[in-house]
Order: sequence, then structure tokens, then C-alpha cells
Amino acid sequence: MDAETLPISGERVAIRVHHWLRQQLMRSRFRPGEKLKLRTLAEELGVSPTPVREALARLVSEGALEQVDHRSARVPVLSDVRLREVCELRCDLEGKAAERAAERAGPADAEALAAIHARMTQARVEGRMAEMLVENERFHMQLCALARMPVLLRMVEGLWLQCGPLNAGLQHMRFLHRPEDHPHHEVIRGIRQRDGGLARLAAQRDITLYADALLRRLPEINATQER
Amino acid sequence: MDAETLPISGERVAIRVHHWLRQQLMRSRFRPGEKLKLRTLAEELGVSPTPVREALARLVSEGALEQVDHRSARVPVLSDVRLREVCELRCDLEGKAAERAAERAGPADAEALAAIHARMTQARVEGRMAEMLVENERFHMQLCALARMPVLLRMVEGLWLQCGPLNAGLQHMRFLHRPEDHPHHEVIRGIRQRDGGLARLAAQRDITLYADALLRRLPEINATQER
DNA sequence: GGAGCAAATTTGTTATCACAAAACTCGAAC
DNA sequence: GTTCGAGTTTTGTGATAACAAATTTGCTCC
Repeated sequence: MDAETLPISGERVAIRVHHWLRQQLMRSRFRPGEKLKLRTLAEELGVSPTPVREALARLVSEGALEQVDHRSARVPVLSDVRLREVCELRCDLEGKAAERAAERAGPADAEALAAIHARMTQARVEGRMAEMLVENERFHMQLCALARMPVLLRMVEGLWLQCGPLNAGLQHMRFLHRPEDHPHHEVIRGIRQRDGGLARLAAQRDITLYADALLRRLPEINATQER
Repeated sequence: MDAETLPISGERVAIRVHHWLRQQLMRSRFRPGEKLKLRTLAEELGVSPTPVREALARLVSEGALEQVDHRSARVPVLSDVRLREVCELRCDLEGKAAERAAERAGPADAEALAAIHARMTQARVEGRMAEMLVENERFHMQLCALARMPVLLRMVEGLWLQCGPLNAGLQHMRFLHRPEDHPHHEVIRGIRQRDGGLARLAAQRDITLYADALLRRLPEINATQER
């Protein structure tokens, strides 16, 4: 489950470091406000500072990290209004993606989506929360991929990355809804029935529920921030 | 008007190179499909390859450049469908920004916007097309800034950057509409009257007209691509 | 003249080094 | 006990060099 070491995938070291850091951010390894130190990361990964530098620069450009005092990079501390903005944009963009996906996806795509959701539910009931979060992300990204809008997909990935460090606060959260009431079910139904409006509304409801839960937890999450 | 040399602004070399490359892309200095070579750029700017590398990596992450064969970076060649997608997303996001700006901006903001548009019109009638494009970009970015949504602003900047290399094709284009019919006027009116719906529709009409004109020119623009 | 292939050159990647600025440490003074 | 400051350490930046992969060149053979 854990991967303290660099993934073998990808050829260039800088790309591998970028993926690794991305994964660590989505798994909330770093707390909001924490500074990421060049040599520390390089030493842990067994590489030189140069590719780590490139990876950090990319993450800053993607909005996953923020530059502080024009020197070091740190995990952003999301304010209440900023988290609301990210979630509002996710509603717009993922809503559009869901609608387009319903128009373009075939039956096999809908079943693949259902399979992902099933794995997610299984992980949740068995208490493997980290895995649950991974499958949830996979569900949303797969939905966006079905819309066949690569620019939109990239933007949604960026928005997810900005929320990543906060997901730790969801690990110990109670169920937001009973399994059979999960909004994903209606999303899947929208895809199956090629009902774009239904898929859009369901996706937006899913995000809204997530946002509300996160906003309630935000004060205590930010209380644990570094510095 | 021209700036072959690095801007003095910003402290770090990598940041300056990044800004410079961004500017060059918006001014269509590089053709679609052109490869950007590390040592060539570094020599031209009188710096070492290291900061140029970081700048290129950032631009790839922003979608302004694309990685080819996992090695070099090149200016993307926008297909018809991809340009449509970018413009559709611009419609959605800038439309939302215009609506929010109308709700949040004050009278002084509206006049500042009108002043930018006046400078743009002046530049256009006097044939200074490059300057016209700069002022047009300033108008749209200022509009997004008035919405006070920093995440949205960053995403719109990214979308503009992807269209930047194509703007050369607009330099020699006929007027899209008579000056008094320019959609910007209705955007400004929407801001003045705090009419979010009007501002949104006008902004979207502006983008649609731009997109249609660009799509007509796209074949000949892509015909001049490199390699 | 064109195809194939090897040498030479170009080009991107990464590690190392020197440097400057920021952060930290540790006393001393009040 | 707190504050200030000098010296040390840490940390990021950018140039350089070594290396590898890709590209180009130029020659031969058909």
C-alpha cells in the first residue's frame, strides 16, 4: 500500500519525482503549510536536487504548491473562501464532464465506472480508507476521461490536487450517506441512460456533499498546519 | 515594443525566463509545432540551461507547451476539436467570471475596464495590431480579476496561453465587427449596471466571435507549422 | 540518384560545485 | 527571562561537466 520509494514507471527522474510527490500530496503525507525541502526530498529518494527542483516547479505551476517568499515551496493553506471556490469550479467543470460523458460513453464505459464504485464501496466498508480515497479519485477522473475533453480533464486534475492535502481530514469521517444513497449511483444511472442532465446534477450533488463535509472539518484541519 | 532581452522584473532567473517565454508565446514568436531548444534559448538570453529547463517544465505543466517523445518541448499544434474545446471552456469560465465581476465590481472598476477597451480600440484603428492584442488580453484578465476568484483567474490564464501561438493569424484579419458593436461594450454595460446575466452573455458572445474567426483561419495557420 | 549505415554532432538529463541569502544557534547584555 | 547580534548551518539558485539518447552528416553500395 505504501510506496516510500520512487515508482519505476516513467523514464526521466524528474517525471518520477513529480508523480511521487503528486501521489504523496493526494495521500496527505504533507500537512498544509509544510515546507518541502529540496535536499531532504532528494536524499529520501536517492536522487540529486536538480530533478526534485524541476518537479517542485511544476507542482507550483499546477497550483498544488505555492511559492513562499520567492524561494521555497510549501503546501498551500486553503482558506474557507478558497476551498469554496475550488469546489464551485469543480461543480461546474465536473458537472459539464458528467453531462458530456453521458452523451458520449457506451454501455461498457458505464459498467467500468460501476466497477470502480463497487471497489470503492468495498474498501470503505472494510475500513481501508486510503484505498477508498484512491478509488474515489479514480471514479471522478474516469468520468472526466469519458467526456473526451483532455483540456478539461487536466484542469479537473489540478483542482483535485489542490484539495489533496485536505483529504486526510476525511479518513476518519463518518459515512456521508448510506451506501445505497451514494450520488455515484445516480451518476452511473445517468451514463447508462445517456441522460446528461441527470449525470450532471448527480455529479454536482456528490461534490457539494463532499465540499460541505470538508468545510465543516476545515478549522480543525488547518489547526494542525505547520508553522 | 520589442524585448529581445530578459525583463528586469522578478529576481530569480528562472522566473524571468518563464515570463519572457510566456510573452513570446502570446506574441506568436514561435510557430505551432516548433521545438524549443534548451541551449539555443539559454544562449540567446545569456543564461545557463538550468533555469531555462525549469521555465520549460513549468510551461509544459501549464499546457502552454507539450512534451514530445518524453524529451523536448514544442509548441502544441491545436487541432480543430481541441481549439473548440479550449474556446468552450473559455466561454464557461470567463462567462462565470464576467457574471461574478458584475456582482462584485464598483463603478471605478467599470471605468478602468472601459479605459482598457478604449486603448485597445485606438491601437486597432491605428493599425498597431500587436498592441491591440496585448490590450485585449489585459481586458479579459482584468475582467476575471474583478471576479475575485484567483483559482479561476489562473485557469483562464492557462487557456489564453494555449491560444497564444495562434494569435498571429489574427494580426492581419479584417474587423470582426464595427467598433461600436464590439461585445466589450455590453460587457462594460453589464458591469456598470451590475447585471450579471448581461455581462456573462456579452463575454460569451465575444469569445464565440473570436473562436469562429480563429477556426476559419486555423487551416492556414497550421499549414505554416514547423516540421 | 537513392537507400543504408556508421561516425560525428547536437540535444536533453542529471549530478556536482560554488555562491548567496535565509534560518538557526548560542551567548551576552539588560 | 527576554532580546539582540554575531557566527554557523541550512537551503535554494545557477553554472558547469559528464553522460546518454537522438539527430544529422557523409560515405558507401546498390
